[in-house]
Amino acid sequence: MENQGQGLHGRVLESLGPAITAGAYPPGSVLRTDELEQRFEVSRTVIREAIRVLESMHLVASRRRVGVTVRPTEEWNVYDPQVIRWRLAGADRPRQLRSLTVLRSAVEPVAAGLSARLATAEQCEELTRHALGMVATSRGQQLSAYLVHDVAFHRVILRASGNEMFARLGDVVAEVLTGRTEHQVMFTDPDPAAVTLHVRVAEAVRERDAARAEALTREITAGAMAELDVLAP
Amino acid sequence: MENQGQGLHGRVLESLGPAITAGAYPPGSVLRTDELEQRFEVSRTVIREAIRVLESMHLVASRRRVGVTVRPTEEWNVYDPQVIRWRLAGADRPRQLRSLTVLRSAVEPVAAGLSARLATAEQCEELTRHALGMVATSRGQQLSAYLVHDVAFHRVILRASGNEMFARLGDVVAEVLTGRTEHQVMFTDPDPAAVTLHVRVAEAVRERDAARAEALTREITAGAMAELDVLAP
DNA sequence: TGTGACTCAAACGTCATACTTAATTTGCCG
DNA sequence: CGGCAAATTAAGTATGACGTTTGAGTCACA
Repeated sequence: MENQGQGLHGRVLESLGPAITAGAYPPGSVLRTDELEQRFEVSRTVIREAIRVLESMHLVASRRRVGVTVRPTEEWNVYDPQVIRWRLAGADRPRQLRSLTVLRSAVEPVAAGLSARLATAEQCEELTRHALGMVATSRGQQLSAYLVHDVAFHRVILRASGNEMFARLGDVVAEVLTGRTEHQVMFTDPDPAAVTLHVRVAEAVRERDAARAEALTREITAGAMAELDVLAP
Repeated sequence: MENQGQGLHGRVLESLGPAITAGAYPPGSVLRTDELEQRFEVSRTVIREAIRVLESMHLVASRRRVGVTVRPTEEWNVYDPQVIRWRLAGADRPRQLRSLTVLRSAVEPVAAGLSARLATAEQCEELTRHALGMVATSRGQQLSAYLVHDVAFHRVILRASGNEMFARLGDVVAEVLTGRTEHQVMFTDPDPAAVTLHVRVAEAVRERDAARAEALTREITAGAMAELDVLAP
Protein backbone atom coordinates (compact mmCIF):
# COMPACT_ATOMS: atom_id res chain seq x y z
CA MET A 1 0.00 0.00 0.00
CA GLU A 2 3.09 2.20 0.15
CA ASN A 3 3.19 4.89 -2.46
CA GLN A 4 6.41 5.39 -4.30
CA GLY A 5 6.24 8.99 -3.24
CA GLN A 6 9.95 8.80 -2.65
CA GLY A 7 11.69 11.55 -4.51
CA LEU A 8 10.54 14.52 -6.47
CA HIS A 9 9.43 12.59 -9.52
CA GLY A 10 7.17 10.64 -7.19
CA ARG A 11 5.59 13.85 -5.99
CA VAL A 12 4.98 14.99 -9.54
CA LEU A 13 3.50 11.61 -10.32
CA GLU A 14 1.18 11.74 -7.34
CA SER A 15 -0.08 15.05 -8.62
CA LEU A 16 -0.35 14.36 -12.34
CA GLY A 17 -1.61 10.80 -12.09
CA PRO A 18 -4.75 11.50 -10.08
CA ALA A 19 -5.41 14.63 -12.15
CA ILE A 20 -5.28 12.73 -15.42
CA THR A 21 -7.26 9.72 -14.23
CA ALA A 22 -9.85 12.07 -12.76
CA GLY A 23 -10.30 13.63 -16.17
CA ALA A 24 -8.82 17.03 -15.33
CA TYR A 25 -6.97 16.76 -18.63
CA PRO A 26 -9.39 15.32 -21.18
CA PRO A 27 -7.99 12.89 -23.74
CA GLY A 28 -6.06 14.78 -26.35
CA SER A 29 -4.94 17.47 -23.92
CA VAL A 30 -1.34 18.48 -24.28
CA LEU A 31 1.14 18.90 -21.46
CA ARG A 32 4.44 20.60 -22.19
CA THR A 33 7.47 19.61 -20.16
CA ASP A 34 8.75 23.14 -19.61
CA GLU A 35 5.35 24.24 -18.45
CA LEU A 36 5.21 21.41 -15.89
CA GLU A 37 8.80 22.23 -14.99
CA GLN A 38 7.69 25.67 -13.90
CA ARG A 39 4.47 24.56 -12.28
CA PHE A 40 6.18 22.03 -10.02
CA GLU A 41 9.41 24.02 -9.69
CA VAL A 42 11.57 21.04 -10.47
CA SER A 43 14.12 20.28 -13.12
CA ARG A 44 13.43 18.84 -16.50
CA THR A 45 14.93 15.50 -15.46
CA VAL A 46 12.27 15.03 -12.80
CA ILE A 47 9.40 15.92 -15.10
CA ARG A 48 10.70 13.63 -17.79
CA GLU A 49 10.97 10.68 -15.46
CA ALA A 50 7.43 11.22 -14.25
CA ILE A 51 6.27 11.43 -17.85
CA ARG A 52 8.06 8.16 -18.64
CA VAL A 53 6.11 6.43 -15.91
CA LEU A 54 2.79 7.90 -17.02
CA GLU A 55 3.70 6.77 -20.51
CA SER A 56 4.35 3.22 -19.35
CA MET A 57 0.88 3.27 -17.83
CA HIS A 58 -0.46 4.33 -21.22
CA LEU A 59 -2.00 7.40 -19.62
CA VAL A 60 -0.08 9.70 -21.95
CA ALA A 61 1.90 9.53 -25.15
CA SER A 62 4.89 11.73 -25.75
CA ARG A 63 5.59 12.95 -29.26
CA ARG A 64 8.21 15.30 -30.52
CA ARG A 65 7.26 18.77 -31.53
CA VAL A 66 3.76 18.28 -30.18
CA GLY A 67 4.10 17.54 -26.46
CA VAL A 68 2.74 14.98 -24.07
CA THR A 69 -0.83 14.13 -24.99
CA VAL A 70 -3.32 12.42 -22.72
CA ARG A 71 -4.51 9.14 -24.20
CA PRO A 72 -8.15 8.06 -24.37
CA THR A 73 -9.47 6.16 -21.37
CA GLU A 74 -9.80 2.87 -23.25
CA GLU A 75 -6.03 2.69 -23.64
CA TRP A 76 -5.10 3.16 -19.99
CA ASN A 77 -3.47 0.28 -18.13
CA VAL A 78 -6.44 -0.09 -15.82
CA TYR A 79 -4.83 -3.03 -14.04
CA ASP A 80 -1.93 -0.95 -12.81
CA PRO A 81 -2.36 -0.82 -9.01
CA GLN A 82 -1.27 2.80 -9.04
CA VAL A 83 -3.88 3.71 -11.63
CA ILE A 84 -6.52 1.80 -9.70
CA ARG A 85 -5.66 3.70 -6.53
CA TRP A 86 -5.78 7.02 -8.32
CA ARG A 87 -9.15 6.29 -9.83
CA LEU A 88 -10.55 4.96 -6.58
CA ALA A 89 -9.49 8.18 -4.91
CA GLY A 90 -10.99 10.42 -7.56
CA ALA A 91 -14.18 11.28 -9.35
CA ASP A 92 -14.16 7.99 -11.22
CA ARG A 93 -14.59 6.08 -8.00
CA PRO A 94 -18.13 4.67 -8.51
CA ARG A 95 -17.39 3.45 -12.00
CA GLN A 96 -14.11 1.93 -10.90
CA LEU A 97 -15.71 0.22 -7.91
CA ARG A 98 -18.31 -1.32 -10.16
CA SER A 99 -15.70 -2.56 -12.63
CA LEU A 100 -13.62 -4.09 -9.90
CA THR A 101 -16.58 -5.75 -8.24
CA VAL A 102 -17.56 -7.34 -11.53
CA LEU A 103 -13.99 -8.51 -11.92
CA ARG A 104 -14.10 -9.97 -8.43
CA SER A 105 -17.32 -11.79 -9.25
CA ALA A 106 -15.54 -13.44 -12.16
CA VAL A 107 -12.24 -14.23 -10.52
CA GLU A 108 -12.87 -15.07 -6.89
CA PRO A 109 -15.20 -18.03 -7.40
CA VAL A 110 -12.74 -19.67 -9.76
CA ALA A 111 -9.92 -18.89 -7.35
CA ALA A 112 -11.88 -20.49 -4.52
CA GLY A 113 -12.43 -23.59 -6.62
CA LEU A 114 -8.73 -23.86 -7.29
CA SER A 115 -7.91 -23.22 -3.67
CA ALA A 116 -10.08 -26.15 -2.66
CA ARG A 117 -7.79 -28.34 -4.70
CA LEU A 118 -4.47 -26.69 -3.97
CA ALA A 119 -4.54 -24.98 -0.59
CA THR A 120 -1.95 -26.16 1.89
CA ALA A 121 -2.96 -27.27 5.36
CA GLU A 122 -1.61 -24.02 6.70
CA GLN A 123 -3.67 -21.99 4.25
CA CYS A 124 -6.79 -23.93 5.22
CA GLU A 125 -6.06 -23.10 8.81
CA GLU A 126 -5.61 -19.42 8.01
CA LEU A 127 -8.87 -19.43 6.12
CA THR A 128 -10.77 -20.95 8.99
CA ARG A 129 -9.16 -18.61 11.46
CA HIS A 130 -10.12 -15.50 9.49
CA ALA A 131 -13.63 -16.77 8.87
CA LEU A 132 -14.08 -17.29 12.60
CA GLY A 133 -12.54 -13.89 13.19
CA MET A 134 -15.21 -12.41 10.95
CA VAL A 135 -17.89 -14.14 12.97
CA ALA A 136 -16.41 -12.87 16.21
CA THR A 137 -16.24 -9.28 15.02
CA SER A 138 -19.46 -9.18 13.04
CA ARG A 139 -21.50 -7.57 15.79
CA GLY A 140 -21.19 -4.46 17.84
CA GLN A 141 -19.41 -1.83 15.76
CA GLN A 142 -16.14 -3.65 15.26
CA LEU A 143 -16.08 -2.94 11.56
CA SER A 144 -12.36 -2.20 11.35
CA ALA A 145 -11.44 -5.47 13.05
CA TYR A 146 -13.93 -7.25 10.83
CA LEU A 147 -12.37 -5.67 7.78
CA VAL A 148 -8.94 -7.02 8.66
CA HIS A 149 -10.24 -10.58 8.70
CA ASP A 150 -12.34 -10.06 5.59
CA VAL A 151 -9.39 -8.76 3.59
CA ALA A 152 -7.09 -11.47 4.89
CA PHE A 153 -9.65 -14.14 4.03
CA HIS A 154 -9.93 -13.07 0.41
CA ARG A 155 -6.16 -12.64 0.14
CA VAL A 156 -5.63 -16.24 1.24
CA ILE A 157 -8.20 -17.50 -1.25
CA LEU A 158 -6.53 -15.64 -4.10
CA ARG A 159 -3.05 -16.72 -3.10
CA ALA A 160 -3.96 -20.32 -2.40
CA SER A 161 -5.38 -20.65 -5.90
CA GLY A 162 -1.82 -21.09 -7.08
CA ASN A 163 -2.33 -18.60 -9.88
CA GLU A 164 -0.07 -15.59 -9.77
CA MET A 165 -2.54 -13.46 -11.73
CA PHE A 166 -5.19 -14.15 -9.12
CA ALA A 167 -2.77 -13.63 -6.27
CA ARG A 168 -1.89 -10.19 -7.57
CA LEU A 169 -5.54 -9.15 -7.28
CA GLY A 170 -5.24 -9.38 -3.50
CA ASP A 171 -4.33 -5.73 -3.22
CA VAL A 172 -7.19 -4.72 -5.47
CA VAL A 173 -9.74 -6.67 -3.47
CA ALA A 174 -8.29 -5.23 -0.28
CA GLU A 175 -8.73 -1.75 -1.67
CA VAL A 176 -12.32 -2.46 -2.68
CA LEU A 177 -13.25 -3.93 0.68
CA THR A 178 -11.54 -1.15 2.57
CA GLY A 179 -13.18 1.49 0.45
CA ARG A 180 -16.56 -0.10 0.95
CA THR A 181 -16.20 -0.09 4.72
CA GLU A 182 -14.99 3.48 4.73
CA HIS A 183 -17.83 4.76 2.62
CA GLN A 184 -20.51 2.69 4.23
CA VAL A 185 -22.46 3.87 7.17
CA MET A 186 -20.02 2.95 9.90
CA PHE A 187 -22.68 1.75 12.28
CA THR A 188 -24.34 -1.02 10.30
CA ASP A 189 -22.93 -4.41 11.14
CA PRO A 190 -21.99 -6.73 8.26
CA ASP A 191 -24.66 -8.88 6.67
CA PRO A 192 -24.85 -12.08 8.77
CA ALA A 193 -25.56 -14.10 5.65
CA ALA A 194 -22.25 -12.97 4.13
CA VAL A 195 -20.39 -13.90 7.28
CA THR A 196 -21.89 -17.37 7.24
CA LEU A 197 -20.94 -17.79 3.61
CA HIS A 198 -17.30 -17.11 4.41
CA VAL A 199 -17.33 -19.76 7.11
CA ARG A 200 -18.85 -22.24 4.70
CA VAL A 201 -16.28 -21.42 2.02
CA ALA A 202 -13.51 -22.14 4.51
CA GLU A 203 -15.22 -25.43 5.26
CA ALA A 204 -15.56 -26.35 1.63
CA VAL A 205 -11.91 -25.59 0.93
CA ARG A 206 -10.85 -27.60 3.94
CA GLU A 207 -12.93 -30.51 2.70
CA ARG A 208 -11.51 -30.17 -0.82
CA ASP A 209 -14.95 -29.58 -2.27
CA ALA A 210 -14.07 -27.34 -5.22
CA ALA A 211 -17.56 -27.07 -6.67
CA ARG A 212 -19.07 -26.03 -3.36
CA ALA A 213 -16.29 -23.54 -2.63
CA GLU A 214 -16.82 -21.99 -6.03
CA ALA A 215 -20.59 -21.83 -5.70
CA LEU A 216 -20.46 -20.32 -2.23
CA THR A 217 -17.92 -17.73 -3.29
CA ARG A 218 -20.17 -16.89 -6.20
CA GLU A 219 -22.85 -16.13 -3.66
CA ILE A 220 -20.47 -13.85 -1.78
CA THR A 221 -19.54 -11.86 -4.85
CA ALA A 222 -23.15 -11.74 -5.98
CA GLY A 223 -23.89 -10.20 -2.62
CA ALA A 224 -21.15 -7.64 -3.12
CA MET A 225 -22.65 -6.68 -6.47
CA ALA A 226 -26.12 -6.40 -5.03
CA GLU A 227 -24.80 -4.25 -2.22
CA LEU A 228 -23.19 -1.99 -4.79
CA ASP A 229 -26.48 -1.56 -6.61
CA VAL A 230 -28.07 -0.42 -3.37
CA LEU A 231 -25.38 2.04 -2.37
CA ALA A 232 -24.11 3.47 -5.64
CA PRO A 233 -25.90 6.09 -7.70
CA MET B 1 0.84 -4.50 -30.34
CA GLU B 2 3.34 -1.72 -31.05
CA ASN B 3 6.30 -1.63 -28.72
CA GLN B 4 7.32 1.68 -27.34
CA GLY B 5 10.74 1.02 -28.76
CA GLN B 6 10.90 4.65 -29.73
CA GLY B 7 14.02 6.24 -28.42
CA LEU B 8 17.08 4.98 -26.64
CA HIS B 9 15.40 4.43 -23.31
CA GLY B 10 12.96 2.17 -25.13
CA ARG B 11 15.83 0.12 -26.45
CA VAL B 12 17.30 -0.27 -22.99
CA LEU B 13 13.90 -1.25 -21.69
CA GLU B 14 13.44 -3.86 -24.38
CA SER B 15 16.73 -5.37 -23.32
CA LEU B 16 16.45 -5.16 -19.53
CA GLY B 17 12.75 -6.02 -19.28
CA PRO B 18 12.93 -9.41 -20.97
CA ALA B 19 16.18 -10.21 -19.17
CA ILE B 20 14.70 -9.53 -15.76
CA THR B 21 11.39 -11.27 -16.39
CA ALA B 22 13.28 -14.24 -17.79
CA GLY B 23 15.16 -14.51 -14.54
CA ALA B 24 18.57 -13.52 -15.88
CA TYR B 25 18.88 -11.33 -12.81
CA PRO B 26 17.51 -13.29 -9.84
CA PRO B 27 15.54 -11.36 -7.22
CA GLY B 28 17.91 -9.41 -5.06
CA SER B 29 20.41 -8.86 -7.86
CA VAL B 30 21.81 -5.38 -8.03
CA LEU B 31 22.15 -3.26 -11.15
CA ARG B 32 24.25 -0.14 -10.98
CA THR B 33 23.34 2.74 -13.21
CA ASP B 34 26.86 3.59 -14.27
CA GLU B 35 27.48 -0.02 -15.16
CA LEU B 36 24.37 -0.10 -17.36
CA GLU B 37 25.44 3.25 -18.78
CA GLN B 38 28.62 1.66 -20.07
CA ARG B 39 27.02 -1.58 -21.16
CA PHE B 40 24.44 0.16 -23.33
CA GLU B 41 26.69 3.07 -24.25
CA VAL B 42 24.04 5.64 -23.42
CA SER B 43 23.82 8.50 -20.98
CA ARG B 44 22.60 8.37 -17.40
CA THR B 45 19.42 10.13 -18.44
CA VAL B 46 18.42 7.24 -20.64
CA ILE B 47 19.27 4.58 -18.08
CA ARG B 48 17.46 6.41 -15.34
CA GLU B 49 14.29 6.76 -17.40
CA ALA B 50 14.34 3.08 -18.21
CA ILE B 51 14.84 2.29 -14.53
CA ARG B 52 11.89 4.49 -13.64
CA VAL B 53 9.66 2.49 -15.92
CA LEU B 54 10.92 -0.85 -14.59
CA GLU B 55 10.30 0.55 -11.14
CA SER B 56 6.72 1.46 -11.99
CA MET B 57 6.24 -2.13 -13.10
CA HIS B 58 7.55 -3.21 -9.71
CA LEU B 59 10.23 -5.25 -11.42
CA VAL B 60 12.97 -3.38 -9.59
CA ALA B 61 13.38 -1.06 -6.63
CA SER B 62 15.93 1.69 -6.60
CA ARG B 63 17.60 2.55 -3.31
CA ARG B 64 20.34 5.00 -2.52
CA ARG B 65 23.79 3.73 -1.79
CA VAL B 66 22.78 0.22 -2.76
CA GLY B 67 21.66 0.32 -6.38
CA VAL B 68 18.72 -0.96 -8.35
CA THR B 69 17.62 -4.30 -6.95
CA VAL B 70 15.43 -6.81 -8.72
CA ARG B 71 12.23 -7.44 -6.80
CA PRO B 72 10.81 -10.90 -6.09
CA THR B 73 8.47 -12.29 -8.71
CA GLU B 74 5.39 -12.05 -6.49
CA GLU B 75 5.64 -8.27 -6.52
CA TRP B 76 5.78 -7.78 -10.28
CA ASN B 77 2.90 -6.05 -12.00
CA VAL B 78 1.97 -9.18 -13.90
CA TYR B 79 -0.98 -7.45 -15.56
CA ASP B 80 1.21 -4.95 -17.33
CA PRO B 81 0.87 -5.78 -21.04
CA GLN B 82 4.55 -5.11 -21.51
CA VAL B 83 5.48 -7.54 -18.73
CA ILE B 84 3.10 -10.11 -20.15
CA ARG B 85 4.71 -9.80 -23.56
CA TRP B 86 8.19 -10.10 -22.13
CA ARG B 87 7.30 -13.19 -20.17
CA LEU B 88 5.48 -14.77 -23.08
CA ALA B 89 8.57 -14.25 -25.19
CA GLY B 90 10.94 -15.71 -22.65
CA ALA B 91 11.68 -18.77 -20.60
CA ASP B 92 8.66 -18.19 -18.40
CA ARG B 93 6.33 -18.73 -21.33
CA PRO B 94 4.67 -22.02 -20.26
CA ARG B 95 3.94 -20.80 -16.77
CA GLN B 96 2.62 -17.48 -18.08
CA LEU B 97 0.43 -19.18 -20.67
CA ARG B 98 -1.08 -21.36 -17.98
CA SER B 99 -1.75 -18.39 -15.71
CA LEU B 100 -3.39 -16.45 -18.50
CA THR B 101 -5.51 -19.37 -19.60
CA VAL B 102 -6.80 -19.83 -16.07
CA LEU B 103 -7.56 -16.12 -15.98
CA ARG B 104 -9.43 -16.45 -19.25
CA SER B 105 -11.44 -19.34 -17.85
CA ALA B 106 -12.55 -17.09 -15.03
CA VAL B 107 -13.22 -13.92 -16.96
CA GLU B 108 -14.55 -14.84 -20.36
CA PRO B 109 -17.63 -16.77 -19.26
CA VAL B 110 -18.73 -13.91 -17.06
CA ALA B 111 -17.98 -11.47 -19.86
CA ALA B 112 -20.09 -13.53 -22.24
CA GLY B 113 -22.96 -13.53 -19.78
CA LEU B 114 -22.79 -9.76 -19.50
CA SER B 115 -22.52 -9.41 -23.25
CA ALA B 116 -25.73 -11.33 -23.66
CA ARG B 117 -27.45 -8.63 -21.68
CA LEU B 118 -25.58 -5.60 -23.00
CA ALA B 119 -24.30 -6.22 -26.51
CA THR B 120 -25.51 -3.79 -29.12
CA ALA B 121 -27.11 -5.05 -32.31
CA GLU B 122 -23.95 -4.20 -34.14
CA GLN B 123 -21.83 -6.20 -31.70
CA CYS B 124 -24.17 -9.18 -32.08
CA GLU B 125 -23.72 -8.94 -35.80
CA GLU B 126 -19.93 -8.82 -35.44
CA LEU B 127 -20.02 -11.87 -33.21
CA THR B 128 -22.06 -13.85 -35.68
CA ARG B 129 -19.87 -12.76 -38.54
CA HIS B 130 -16.66 -13.84 -36.83
CA ALA B 131 -18.18 -17.12 -35.66
CA LEU B 132 -19.17 -17.89 -39.22
CA GLY B 133 -15.74 -16.79 -40.35
CA MET B 134 -14.27 -19.35 -37.99
CA VAL B 135 -16.47 -22.03 -39.48
CA ALA B 136 -15.47 -21.05 -42.98
CA THR B 137 -11.76 -21.15 -42.23
CA SER B 138 -11.73 -24.12 -39.90
CA ARG B 139 -10.68 -26.61 -42.55
CA GLY B 140 -7.81 -26.85 -44.95
CA GLN B 141 -4.80 -25.17 -43.38
CA GLN B 142 -6.23 -21.68 -43.07
CA LEU B 143 -5.06 -21.29 -39.51
CA SER B 144 -3.96 -17.69 -39.83
CA ALA B 145 -7.30 -16.61 -41.27
CA TYR B 146 -9.04 -18.64 -38.58
CA LEU B 147 -6.95 -16.94 -35.92
CA VAL B 148 -8.07 -13.50 -37.06
CA HIS B 149 -11.72 -14.40 -36.55
CA ASP B 150 -11.03 -16.20 -33.29
CA VAL B 151 -9.22 -13.21 -31.81
CA ALA B 152 -11.84 -10.79 -33.08
CA PHE B 153 -14.62 -12.93 -31.62
CA HIS B 154 -13.15 -12.93 -28.13
CA ARG B 155 -12.34 -9.24 -28.36
CA VAL B 156 -15.97 -8.44 -29.11
CA ILE B 157 -17.18 -10.56 -26.21
CA LEU B 158 -14.83 -8.83 -23.80
CA ARG B 159 -15.68 -5.38 -25.10
CA ALA B 160 -19.43 -5.94 -25.29
CA SER B 161 -19.47 -6.93 -21.63
CA GLY B 162 -19.42 -3.25 -20.85
CA ASN B 163 -16.66 -3.73 -18.29
CA GLU B 164 -13.47 -1.82 -18.99
CA MET B 165 -11.38 -4.29 -16.99
CA PHE B 166 -12.63 -7.11 -19.17
CA ALA B 167 -12.22 -5.09 -22.33
CA ARG B 168 -8.57 -4.46 -21.52
CA LEU B 169 -7.93 -8.21 -21.51
CA GLY B 170 -8.58 -8.28 -25.23
CA ASP B 171 -4.91 -7.81 -26.01
CA VAL B 172 -3.93 -10.52 -23.56
CA VAL B 173 -6.35 -13.02 -25.03
CA ALA B 174 -5.15 -12.09 -28.49
CA GLU B 175 -1.59 -12.77 -27.45
CA VAL B 176 -2.52 -16.13 -25.94
CA LEU B 177 -4.47 -17.24 -28.99
CA THR B 178 -1.78 -16.05 -31.36
CA GLY B 179 0.93 -17.74 -29.35
CA ARG B 180 -1.02 -20.96 -29.30
CA THR B 181 -1.43 -20.98 -33.06
CA GLU B 182 2.21 -20.18 -33.60
CA HIS B 183 3.44 -22.93 -31.32
CA GLN B 184 0.96 -25.50 -32.38
CA VAL B 185 1.59 -27.84 -35.22
CA MET B 186 0.56 -25.60 -38.05
CA PHE B 187 -1.16 -28.36 -39.96
CA THR B 188 -3.81 -29.51 -37.50
CA ASP B 189 -7.13 -27.86 -38.13
CA PRO B 190 -8.98 -26.37 -35.14
CA ASP B 191 -11.15 -28.61 -33.04
CA PRO B 192 -14.60 -28.68 -34.74
CA ALA B 193 -16.29 -28.82 -31.34
CA ALA B 194 -14.67 -25.52 -30.37
CA VAL B 195 -15.79 -23.91 -33.59
CA THR B 196 -19.37 -25.02 -33.01
CA LEU B 197 -19.25 -23.66 -29.49
CA HIS B 198 -18.33 -20.22 -30.79
CA VAL B 199 -21.28 -20.26 -33.15
CA ARG B 200 -23.58 -21.22 -30.33
CA VAL B 201 -22.21 -18.48 -28.08
CA ALA B 202 -22.95 -15.94 -30.79
CA GLU B 203 -26.47 -17.34 -30.97
CA ALA B 204 -26.96 -17.19 -27.23
CA VAL B 205 -25.79 -13.59 -27.05
CA ARG B 206 -28.02 -12.64 -29.95
CA GLU B 207 -30.96 -14.27 -28.16
CA ARG B 208 -30.06 -12.52 -24.88
CA ASP B 209 -29.62 -15.84 -23.11
CA ALA B 210 -27.00 -14.89 -20.55
CA ALA B 211 -26.88 -18.21 -18.74
CA ARG B 212 -26.39 -20.15 -21.94
CA ALA B 213 -23.75 -17.76 -23.25
CA GLU B 214 -21.86 -18.09 -20.00
CA ALA B 215 -22.09 -21.88 -19.88
CA LEU B 216 -21.02 -22.27 -23.49
CA THR B 217 -18.07 -19.94 -23.03
CA ARG B 218 -17.11 -21.95 -19.98
CA GLU B 219 -16.91 -24.95 -22.27
CA ILE B 220 -14.67 -23.04 -24.64
CA THR B 221 -12.25 -22.00 -21.94
CA ALA B 222 -12.33 -25.47 -20.42
CA GLY B 223 -11.29 -26.73 -23.82
CA ALA B 224 -8.44 -24.23 -23.91
CA MET B 225 -7.23 -25.45 -20.53
CA ALA B 226 -7.45 -29.08 -21.58
CA GLU B 227 -5.53 -28.28 -24.73
CA LEU B 228 -2.84 -26.67 -22.63
CA ASP B 229 -2.52 -29.78 -20.51
CA VAL B 230 -1.93 -31.82 -23.65
CA LEU B 231 0.64 -29.52 -25.21
CA ALA B 232 2.55 -28.08 -22.28
CA PRO B 233 5.31 -29.89 -20.41
C1' DT C 1 35.76 -8.17 24.08
C1' DG C 2 31.64 -5.96 22.98
C1' DT C 3 28.89 -2.01 22.09
C1' DG C 4 28.05 2.40 20.72
C1' DA C 5 28.63 6.66 18.20
C1' DC C 6 31.08 8.73 14.55
C1' DT C 7 33.04 9.25 10.01
C1' DC C 8 33.41 8.18 5.25
C1' DA C 9 32.33 6.95 0.83
C1' DA C 10 29.37 4.77 -2.63
C1' DA C 11 25.38 5.03 -5.25
C1' DC C 12 21.32 7.20 -6.46
C1' DG C 13 18.77 11.92 -6.85
C1' DT C 14 18.59 16.51 -8.66
C1' DC C 15 19.91 20.45 -11.35
C1' DA C 16 21.54 23.32 -15.23
C1' DT C 17 22.97 23.57 -19.83
C1' DA C 18 24.17 22.53 -24.40
C1' DC C 19 23.28 19.96 -28.27
C1' DT C 20 20.47 16.60 -31.39
C1' DT C 21 16.46 14.90 -33.66
C1' DA C 22 12.11 14.81 -35.65
C1' DA C 23 7.69 16.65 -36.87
C1' DT C 24 4.73 20.55 -37.81
C1' DT C 25 4.30 24.88 -39.81
C1' DT C 26 5.33 28.31 -42.83
C1' DG C 27 6.42 30.28 -46.93
C1' DC C 28 8.69 30.45 -51.12
C1' DC C 29 8.69 29.22 -55.84
C1' DG C 30 7.08 26.94 -59.79
C1' DC D 1 -3.07 26.25 -56.43
C1' DG D 2 0.19 22.75 -55.19
C1' DG D 3 4.32 20.83 -53.76
C1' DC D 4 8.77 21.12 -51.82
C1' DA D 5 12.12 23.18 -48.65
C1' DA D 6 13.49 25.86 -44.76
C1' DA D 7 12.45 27.51 -40.21
C1' DT D 8 10.60 26.51 -35.81
C1' DT D 9 9.37 24.03 -31.89
C1' DA D 10 9.37 20.74 -28.32
C1' DA D 11 10.95 16.41 -26.99
C1' DG D 12 15.29 13.37 -26.77
C1' DT D 13 20.14 12.86 -25.42
C1' DA D 14 24.62 13.95 -23.29
C1' DT D 15 27.45 15.72 -19.65
C1' DG D 16 29.38 17.79 -15.50
C1' DA D 17 28.48 19.30 -10.98
C1' DC D 18 26.48 18.94 -6.64
C1' DG D 19 23.20 17.12 -2.97
C1' DT D 20 21.37 13.30 -0.14
C1' DT D 21 20.89 9.05 1.85
C1' DT D 22 22.62 5.07 3.95
C1' DG D 23 25.43 1.01 4.50
C1' DA D 24 29.74 -0.14 6.32
C1' DG D 25 33.79 0.38 8.50
C1' DT D 26 36.41 2.54 12.33
C1' DC D 27 37.56 4.12 16.63
C1' DA D 28 36.96 5.11 21.33
C1' DC D 29 35.23 3.78 25.62
C1' DA D 30 33.27 0.80 29.06
